[in-house]
Amino acid sequence: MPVTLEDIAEVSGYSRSTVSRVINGEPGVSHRARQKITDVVEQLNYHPNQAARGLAAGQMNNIGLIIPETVSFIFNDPYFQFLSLGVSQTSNEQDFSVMLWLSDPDLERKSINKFLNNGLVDGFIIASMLMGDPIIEALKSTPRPFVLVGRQPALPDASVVDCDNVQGAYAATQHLLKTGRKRIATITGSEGMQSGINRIEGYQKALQDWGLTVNHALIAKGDYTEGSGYFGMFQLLPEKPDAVFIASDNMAHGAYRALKEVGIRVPDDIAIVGFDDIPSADQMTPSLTTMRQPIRKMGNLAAEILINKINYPDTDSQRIILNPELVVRQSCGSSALAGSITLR
Amino acid sequence: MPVTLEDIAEVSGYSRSTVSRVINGEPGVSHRARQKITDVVEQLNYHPNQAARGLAAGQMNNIGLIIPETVSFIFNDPYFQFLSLGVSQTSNEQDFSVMLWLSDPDLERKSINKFLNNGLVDGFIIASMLMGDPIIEALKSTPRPFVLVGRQPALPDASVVDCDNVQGAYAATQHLLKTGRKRIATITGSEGMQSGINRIEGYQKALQDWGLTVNHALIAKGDYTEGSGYFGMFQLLPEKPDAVFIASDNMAHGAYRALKEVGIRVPDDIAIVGFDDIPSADQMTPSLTTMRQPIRKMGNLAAEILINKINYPDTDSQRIILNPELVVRQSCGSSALAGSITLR
DNA sequence: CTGAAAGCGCTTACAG
DNA sequence: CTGAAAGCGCTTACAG
Repeated sequence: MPVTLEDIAEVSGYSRSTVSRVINGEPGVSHRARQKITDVVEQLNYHPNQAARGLAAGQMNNIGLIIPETVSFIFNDPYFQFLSLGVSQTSNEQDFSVMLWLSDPDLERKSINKFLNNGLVDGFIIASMLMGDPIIEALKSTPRPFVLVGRQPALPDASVVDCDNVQGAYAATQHLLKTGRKRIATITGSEGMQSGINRIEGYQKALQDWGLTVNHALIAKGDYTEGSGYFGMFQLLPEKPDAVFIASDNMAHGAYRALKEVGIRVPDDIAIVGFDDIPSADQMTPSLTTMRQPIRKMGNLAAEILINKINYPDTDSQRIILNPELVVRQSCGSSALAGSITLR
Repeated sequence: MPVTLEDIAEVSGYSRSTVSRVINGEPGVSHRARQKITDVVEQLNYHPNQAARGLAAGQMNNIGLIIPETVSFIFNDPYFQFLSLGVSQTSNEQDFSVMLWLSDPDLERKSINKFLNNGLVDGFIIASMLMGDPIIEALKSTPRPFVLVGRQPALPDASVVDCDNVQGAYAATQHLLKTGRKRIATITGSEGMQSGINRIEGYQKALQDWGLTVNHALIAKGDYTEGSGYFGMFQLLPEKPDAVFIASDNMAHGAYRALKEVGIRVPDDIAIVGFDDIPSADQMTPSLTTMRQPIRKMGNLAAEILINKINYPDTDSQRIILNPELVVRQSCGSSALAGSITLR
């Protein structure tokens, strides 16, 4: 019972072909016809049926946003949200809709293939996944274009939007070195994720370039969760570090919690730099110095690249690597703002 | 070039009708035919085209998840994420996909109508919105079913999944009363949202039932943001409350921040109860006593009700109101766990 | 500039 | 139990 193209044709007195042209803003229609049809469309509140349109045109104007389970659980930070916002925003601007696929542990295998092949979606954006995620295999056999957010060694030729995690970790560590810290520890991100590995790499590189050797006792393994930041800090404490580069703000929360319990002061006794710049970073006490990762912008770019690839299939795959930005606050002890804040 | 029904028909030697029946698990097909067709489907890795299916059947098996802009920005808490997870989970179980619509300030009006009427989506779930949101008007004229997460006075007959905010605020406040607190203040949620209003109501009701009169100097207006919790607490301090019911955990973070700055101890000097039970509530120092709102479950239920309504349009609209649950931790001073934790 | 017709990949009575 | 045929609401050559 919704209004169809045919209804518009009938009421306006033009053929379906002409109506279709007007709807799609194609040239080669008389002003008179365009006017009349536009009026009728307005008047009858007509909205084209996207399923029919997609079937006929062979393109649905839908983007699939794939969020692997692991990611959505680990990042209880606004990662997911900001990414969705970015993807959604750009997609809407270009008249695309977005379909969401959050992986379910059990159905994963079956369900992802269905999502990739049900013809509803013209291309995909995949939020950073674990290395070895079964989704990778499914992706390898899709004929449809996709863009990864966060690079994936198993898919070296894919289009990617990422931030330069090596450079970011390098800059964070170097900032600590420049402010005079000597024993710089780190709590790492998940070893199962590319970003985790890259952030360790940047940390080590910065130390080496500064002429220091990497001390493995100063490296605590984390997995991006708050809890791993908490335990990681306790693991490091006996080594008496005077600074810690923590591979995510979320873990920094945990580390703060540990430091409070033992009464160690930030930044006086120990300087902290995080990674991500989640909203709460600014409200921690002391406020957290961190590397800002432009997640929303990464979502925008991923959508842009993907839609371009959908519209022009011959486009080469693209890799866009953004630089994270150092946001200096109080926790590193180098800010003008930095008073001497004691944690308890 | 993807495999079609016709391909399966040809290879298997049966007609499209029979193949269609097998695909859809309909009865009245010989075992022999079913077997053969299933094999071919498997072998050719066939996935039905959902657009074609939807067009023919008049149902797309898609759910639209609408997240108003305001909500996605205010709740930088995992609200959005957990809700999506719940909706997504239940939808997938029932063979539905979910389309995401995050409102964009500019395009809102135009874009929402398109989303509601493009024929891609059989029904909608709307995450709690502001009162007076333009989406409400659009919703009033949809022929398609929808379910609200969070009730909406302007849509009194709609299906709703909500938690009982009045009861929750009541229980939170009463808990403080029972533990002996006398001057109980509150920092309210957004006045523009039903939940905000209901939580004030529950707070007031609890005081009255306890024989106390409501003192407006003990009510600070918040809007669910961390910052409003921070300023709200400063506003309350001169009134010397011995307890505060804070209408969201996010605001409780802000309130903690304020209390640290002035050196007031929780729970010794002041008891705090929050609302939501976001993941970080457990990791605050002291850990936050709060009312747990089962957001993910609300997402599950919303999807369940909606899909049922899509499949059986004659179903009456349903209202499911869940009870939030008191989670006692340290900040209220009544837990066995509660040591005497001093904030600084 | 406009229209008649075929076709996108399915489902669904209808006949047998 | 199986198949031929119409139809879902569009787009897109093709002809004029």
